[in-house]
Amino acid sequence: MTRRVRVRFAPSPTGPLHIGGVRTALYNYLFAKRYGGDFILRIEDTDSQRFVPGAESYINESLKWCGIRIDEGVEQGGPHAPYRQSERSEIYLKYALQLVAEGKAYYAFDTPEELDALRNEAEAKGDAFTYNHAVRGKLSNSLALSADECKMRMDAGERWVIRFKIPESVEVVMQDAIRGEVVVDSSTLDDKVLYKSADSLPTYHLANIVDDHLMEISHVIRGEEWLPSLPLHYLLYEAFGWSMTQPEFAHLPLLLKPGGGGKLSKRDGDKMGFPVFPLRWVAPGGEISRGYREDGYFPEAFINMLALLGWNPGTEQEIFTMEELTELFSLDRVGKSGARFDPEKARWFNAQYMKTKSDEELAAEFLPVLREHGVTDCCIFLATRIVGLIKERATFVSDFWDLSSYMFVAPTQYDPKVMEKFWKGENPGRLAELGEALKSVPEFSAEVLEPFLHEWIQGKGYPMGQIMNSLRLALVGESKGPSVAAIMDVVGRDESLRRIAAMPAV
RNA sequence: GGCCCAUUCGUCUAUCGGUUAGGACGCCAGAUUUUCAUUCUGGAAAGAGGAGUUCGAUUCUCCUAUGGGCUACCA
Repeated sequence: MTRRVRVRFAPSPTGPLHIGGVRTALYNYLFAKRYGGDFILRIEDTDSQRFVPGAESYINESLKWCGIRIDEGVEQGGPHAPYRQSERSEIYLKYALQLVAEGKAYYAFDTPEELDALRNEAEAKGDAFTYNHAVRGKLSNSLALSADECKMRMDAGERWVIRFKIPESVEVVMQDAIRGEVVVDSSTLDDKVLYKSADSLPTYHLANIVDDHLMEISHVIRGEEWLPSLPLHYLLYEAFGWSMTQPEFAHLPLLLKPGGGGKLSKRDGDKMGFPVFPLRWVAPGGEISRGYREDGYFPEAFINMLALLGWNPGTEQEIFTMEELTELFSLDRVGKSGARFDPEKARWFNAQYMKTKSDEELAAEFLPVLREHGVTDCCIFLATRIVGLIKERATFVSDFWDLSSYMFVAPTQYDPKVMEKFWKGENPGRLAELGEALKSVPEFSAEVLEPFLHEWIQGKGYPMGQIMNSLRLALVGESKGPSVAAIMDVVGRDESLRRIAAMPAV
């Protein structure tokens, strides 16, 4: 049986997406496109307590920036709309009720306080409280209470939940596309809450299974943190009689903190020294977290880096376009173990993409940076020229200013180490002599200056390194940058001579 | 504590019983260059430990250790 590939990315809008979430979305997208299927964005906002304003639009904007196109979702609509679970609330109750009617689920009236007390009590004895086959007959639920009593409580407006009645001692045998067969004894599971009357909303588990079924999801690709609830989900599909059409599952290895010590989390913010979010995020409280976009990462580089964190094509190629990724991606080449995030490698990817960008495109991004530094008279052509000279030294567009400020403003100080090395002996006198000679160069272009400098220095019999470095020192103030001929070309004859003349006396 | 998952250079990884265990990032050295960077060449660097299975294990099985996840009326 082959069916249309339909995957979903189903985040909850409890904050910004972090890079682990983006990677999950990416793998879902790549998988869908690889097999000509659909990528669906479903918003799982069944926790009314944790809803964060702005999170949903953040998710949309992030995916858009990454180049992940949504086929069906809240904004795009689709045959299974609505795609926001809070707008589907009336759907879920009847499924929960169906399980109750079939004896596969039951009402429970235990209050959060009562449950907390039971947990504390168990913890004091060194073990954990589990709402399961061993204790459900002794608690406040429709299994232990009479039908009349239950009805009375409900009529009185008492709050209730519907819990799934986990079958006892069943071997749940599951298939995971990445890990193979996983077997769990159902007796170790607890009777999870499926629906809560307090807000008339389902919990994740019910909503997830019902929606995946209704939306004809073929493959569930999600983080490994969901693996422990896979047996519950298998049992739920079985209880509904949907086992034959249940999706295939793939649990992705987690993204770990660079230094170890657990999975990357939203709370890490940018405390780790690198962004954990794709886009800048301003929390409702005003706290700001950095984003890859604002830090100057190209979305292609960001995506490329994430794609290789947990997956590889088995070749030695490392740079991929989104198109190449959609042609090559497969779940059986996804690794099994967690991947520590490496900020250094992320930078390397960006530098790689920097080289592939056209000077014009980069110059357009450079102009606003120049204006911030008070350079308002730089035209796009000059900016393009300068970018071409410096981009191989840059990782981010934001590096451009530091790499080229001397093109716009004369050095105000000189690197002491370079001064010590070159601004001594005959050099100052010879540089002044060179300044004189430069006045009569017919054309002040890199093409003319390059051979002129060599011939003049050689003709005088001066040491090349000494003179060239002294000249660079006068022009730049330190020992960096492209060829001095190119710098003089950009700066111009008058300014070049001025900088030579401005050198301090020894 | 219980349940589950994982374990190859510092990091990301290749290897699908027989390899001098390969690549990339980072690091070090050299070459190129008037400087820095780029680029190129070279180098250091790995199968957690212990039992099995096998003619032969990084690869299969088990145990231990370590790392991680889950254990909510959160997702």
